[in-house]
Amino acid sequence: MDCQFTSTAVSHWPPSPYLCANTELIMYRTHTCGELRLTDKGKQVTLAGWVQTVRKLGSITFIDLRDRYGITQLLFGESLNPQLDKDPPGREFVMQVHGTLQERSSKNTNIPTGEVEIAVNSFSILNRSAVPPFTIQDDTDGGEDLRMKYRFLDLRRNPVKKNIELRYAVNRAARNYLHHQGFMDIETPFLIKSTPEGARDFVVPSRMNAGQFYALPQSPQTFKQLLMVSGYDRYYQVVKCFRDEDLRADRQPEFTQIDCEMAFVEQEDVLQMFEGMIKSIFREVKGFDYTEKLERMSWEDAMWNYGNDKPDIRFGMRVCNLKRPNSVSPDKKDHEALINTAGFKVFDEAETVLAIAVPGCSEYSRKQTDELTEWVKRPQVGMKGLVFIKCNSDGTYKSSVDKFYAGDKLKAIASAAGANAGDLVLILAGPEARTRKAISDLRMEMAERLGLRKSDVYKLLWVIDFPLFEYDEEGNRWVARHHPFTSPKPAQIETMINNDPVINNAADYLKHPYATIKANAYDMVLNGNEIGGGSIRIFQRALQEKMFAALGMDKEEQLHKFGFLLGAFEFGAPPHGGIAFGFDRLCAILGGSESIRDFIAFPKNNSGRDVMLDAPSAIDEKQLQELKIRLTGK
RNA sequence: GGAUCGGUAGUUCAGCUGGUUAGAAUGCCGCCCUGUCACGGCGGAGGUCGCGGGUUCGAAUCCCGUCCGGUCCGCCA
Repeated sequence: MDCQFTSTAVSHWPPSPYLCANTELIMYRTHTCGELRLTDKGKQVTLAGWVQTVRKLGSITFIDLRDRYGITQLLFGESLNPQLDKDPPGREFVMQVHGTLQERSSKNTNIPTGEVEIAVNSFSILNRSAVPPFTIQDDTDGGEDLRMKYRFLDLRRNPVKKNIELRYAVNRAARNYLHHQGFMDIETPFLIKSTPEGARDFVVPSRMNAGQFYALPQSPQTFKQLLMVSGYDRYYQVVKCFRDEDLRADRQPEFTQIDCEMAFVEQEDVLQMFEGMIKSIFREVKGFDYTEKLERMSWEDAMWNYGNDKPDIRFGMRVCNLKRPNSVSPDKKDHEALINTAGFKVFDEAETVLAIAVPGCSEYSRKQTDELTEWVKRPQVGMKGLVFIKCNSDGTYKSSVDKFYAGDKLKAIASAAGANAGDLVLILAGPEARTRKAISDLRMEMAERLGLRKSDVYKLLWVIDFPLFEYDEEGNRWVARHHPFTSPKPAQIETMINNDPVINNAADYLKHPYATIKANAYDMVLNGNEIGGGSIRIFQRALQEKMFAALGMDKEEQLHKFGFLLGAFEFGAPPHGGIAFGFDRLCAILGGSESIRDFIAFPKNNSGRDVMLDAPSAIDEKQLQELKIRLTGK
């Protein structure tokens, strides 16, 4: 029989394995533990799986047999007791049973197979199991650490299995879409050259080239660009990438990207193509049509209105600038006049003053506002304090700075922040970058408390027009905001070519022409998370050299690090651009979770360790000698 | 590099203002049970309170150090 594989309908997947295989190969089972129903009544069947629970009731025994597909109840009658007593099956034993499918006399409506059971004729224990260190149940008693150590057992649990299945569904949806758009999956090497530009490289010593090291790719960036030069004008890869940086709940040292590149495209082509892909993924994986066109927002607007380059637009609470945060949008003024010359030192002396209006919270008690103040004073947020204005429903205003601002002034500030009666205006003041991050964090925190961040509501967004350069205060130099292969907006190429990158006066870096250059770069944002980012690339040698020079690389260094790319650009490089999606993170969000670890079969822990393998580990002296490596200790 | 929370039975946790025989639930073992499905009943075993040092007549409890884990800041082009 042919494989009953339906590529799009998630609900019909997975098919029964016996449908896919040559029936002569079926030795162990005729059916899975998830498929038998009342309509199969009377069939002689053979099942194989793991013992979920044993319920012994005197002379009869029930066993729930579990496999990947579900659970089927087994009924052992009195005649089998001698065998059961001799070698009693325990949790997670692997069993094979032969028997007759029959209707249960008391049914269980909670599971799909709850109307039937197997009246067992004979059985054998295929393998025993030690007592598992935690229960293999949906709500397990095992802690995170233990589950990671025994990840192969954790993966037997339903919630984890669902995540791994969802991951495969997303993978399949992306591949289907890209395949049908003519993209080719082409593998690129893992052992490459270290070019420490952004993140730290993972490094691999070479035995045959003693003293030399490969690096693992942080992304296949330059390879996919070379493939464009080679004429493979639509490339993709679901590919592991490696970054040796500190981890978070949503960051792993090795992670997976859906990496894509196209030739002969402009930004608009890329946005359209991958808007199509994400919608296709939503359709196939979540089963609903995301019909609306993706909203687009400039980086400047995102920073100005949300304090963040990946705003969650499922809710409002836009940031109101009560003073000018000059590095984002030097010319915007907004509501600068409202707080000036009031004699309130904190505002007068602050570089930036930002406000949000939290809907419906004007009734907050002293205890609650104090608690919020403590929240923003935590070291992670790092603000000195919090100013609030309560917009009472009777039209009056009550504020922590009543002393400095009269009622009409408070009213003006509140209305500038977009507050209505019944809202609570929260105001932070301080150094620009920190204050902007803090108001953004506070906005998310308040949304969380008000239940505005629903995991089953999805809002996609393109953030575009990123700055090409960022100023690095420590090094007093320009660094690439995206990466050094990103092209400037065509209209600004002249600005870049005609100006010297040198920054004479660090304090005035904003006045440097480079500060105004915008990139042909774009991020896709889902519910406040960056799920993908890309750009139109530089494809002319001269501009790429200028870019490298702007980042402080002299000719020699350019050739040493990226000579292969500069050389390739001399042989007919086509215009090209692309995007890479954070696959693990996308899966986590679609699965309604914060942590990407739940969606990786064998993840690393917070310190980059695999607690199951106990890796990384020391290596033999012999291995070190072969590699000509001597450890120096601490 | 920094902040913070945690580490007690196989597991999840309570106990922590110093003095108990260190508890509960669950799991495990034994006996009973013919319709369970988180089965139920009775009984039992199970602990170097992460590790090291200190304070004290006395430390799971207080202090210092250290290791391990979670979360966050820095970092992540």
